[in-house]
Amino acid sequence: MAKIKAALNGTIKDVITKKAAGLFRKKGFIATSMRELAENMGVEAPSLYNHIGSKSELLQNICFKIADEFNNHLQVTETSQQTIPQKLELLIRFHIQMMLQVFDEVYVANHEWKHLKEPYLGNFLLQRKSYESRMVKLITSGIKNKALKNIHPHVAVLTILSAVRGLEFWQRHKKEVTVEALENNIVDHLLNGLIKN
Amino acid sequence: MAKIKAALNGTIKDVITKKAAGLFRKKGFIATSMRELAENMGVEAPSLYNHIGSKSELLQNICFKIADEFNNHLQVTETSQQTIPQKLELLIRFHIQMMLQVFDEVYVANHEWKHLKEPYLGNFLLQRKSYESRMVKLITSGIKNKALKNIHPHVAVLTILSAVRGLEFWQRHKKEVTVEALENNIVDHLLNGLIKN
DNA sequence: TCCAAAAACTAATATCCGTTAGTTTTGCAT
DNA sequence: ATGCAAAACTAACGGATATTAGTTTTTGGA
Repeated sequence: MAKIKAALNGTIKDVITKKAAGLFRKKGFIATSMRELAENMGVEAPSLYNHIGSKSELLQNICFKIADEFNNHLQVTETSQQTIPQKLELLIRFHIQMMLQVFDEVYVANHEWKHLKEPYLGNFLLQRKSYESRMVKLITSGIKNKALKNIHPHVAVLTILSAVRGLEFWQRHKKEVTVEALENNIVDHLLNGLIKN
Repeated sequence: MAKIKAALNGTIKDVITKKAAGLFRKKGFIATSMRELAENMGVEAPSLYNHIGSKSELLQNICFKIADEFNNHLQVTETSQQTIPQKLELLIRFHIQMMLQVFDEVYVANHEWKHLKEPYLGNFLLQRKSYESRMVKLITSGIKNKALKNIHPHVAVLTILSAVRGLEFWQRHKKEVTVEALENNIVDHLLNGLIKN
C-alpha cells in the first residue's frame, strides 16, 4: 500500500491530524472510525499507530493547539496599547480569521471537546472559562470607561463569542462576500448594531 | 423491573424522548447508547422497543418537533402588523425563550441533526435553508425601508442566529440575570450594538 | 549493494452497539 | 378472581469498534 507523505512543513503525524480534523468536523469524533481515517490516508487502520498514539490523542492535539492560539492572541491583545473598543474589535477579527483559516480545527475544538478524556477535559474547560472571564473583565473596564453601554458583560461576551461561531454556516456562502467585507460587517454589527441612528 | 410512568401530559414515548434529548445533548447522539438510555429509565434496553421504533426515530422526533415550532412562529411573525425591527425583535425573543424553555431539544436540533438519516436529513436541511432565507428577506426589506443599516443581510442573519445560540453556554450562569434582562440585553446588543453613541 | 529502521501489512482480541425473538411478569377491566 | 393486553425480562444476533501482536515490505544512507 502507498505510504503517507509528510507535508512540506510538517510531520506525517501532522498530516494525519489535519485529515482527522476534517472528518471529526464532518461526522463527529465518535462517528469517525480509525478505519475510515486510514482509508482517507490510503492505508490500513493499524498502520496509523506507527505515527499516532491513539484516537483520543488526535482530538487532544486539535483542541489544545487551537486553545493555545486563542490564549496567546488574547494575551497580546490585553497588553497592547489600545482602547477597549479597539481591543474588542481585534478579538472579533481574530476569531473570524481563525474560523476562516483553520475552520475544521476550530469547529472541532468548539463542538467535539466533550469527548476529551480526563484530565484533558477538565483542563480544556478551565482554559475556556479563563478566556471568557478575561473577556468579561475587558468589557467591564469598557463600561467603567463609559466607552461601552451599561450592558451585562457576561451576556455580551457570550453573544460575541457565539456570533463569530456563526461562520460555521458561512462556508457555504464564501463567494458572496470578500473576507474584509465579512469581517467589517460582523464587527460593525456587534459593536454598533443593526439599526440606523 | 419498575415500569416507565407516563407523564401527566404525554405518553411514555414522550417521556423516553425527553430523556433521550437530555442524553443526546450531554454526550452526543452516537455516543449515547440505548442501554444507557434504558438505564436512565430504570429498564432494560430491549424494553424501550415496546414504545419506540428505533434510536434514529428519537432523533427525528426531537429535530422535527423543534423545526416545526420555529417555522410556525416565523409564519406568525411574518404576517403580523409590525415594523421590520419589531419583527426582528420578536424573532430574537422567541429564539431566546425556546433556548431557555426546551434547551435540550433545541441543542440537539442544532448540533445532532447531522446524524439524521435520509430522507430526514435532506428534509431538515431544506427547512433550515428556508428559515434562513425568509429571515434574509425580512432584513432586506428593512434595508430598503431604511429602517436598517446597509449591512449584508445574509451575514446579519448568521450573526443573529448564532448569537442566540450562545445561550447554550448561559445555562451555567442562569442565576446571575433574570430572563427579561437577558432577553433585553441580547436584543439591544444585536439591534443597537455595544458602543455608546 | 546491503542493512537497519521506518512503516506498511494481516490476524486477532475483547468490547460494545442496535435490534430481534421468545418468554415471563404486571396490572387493569370484567 | 380471571384473563388479556401491555410491558417488562433474558438470550442472542451480526456487525463495528479501537487497539495489539507479530510479520513483511519499503526506503534511504553507508
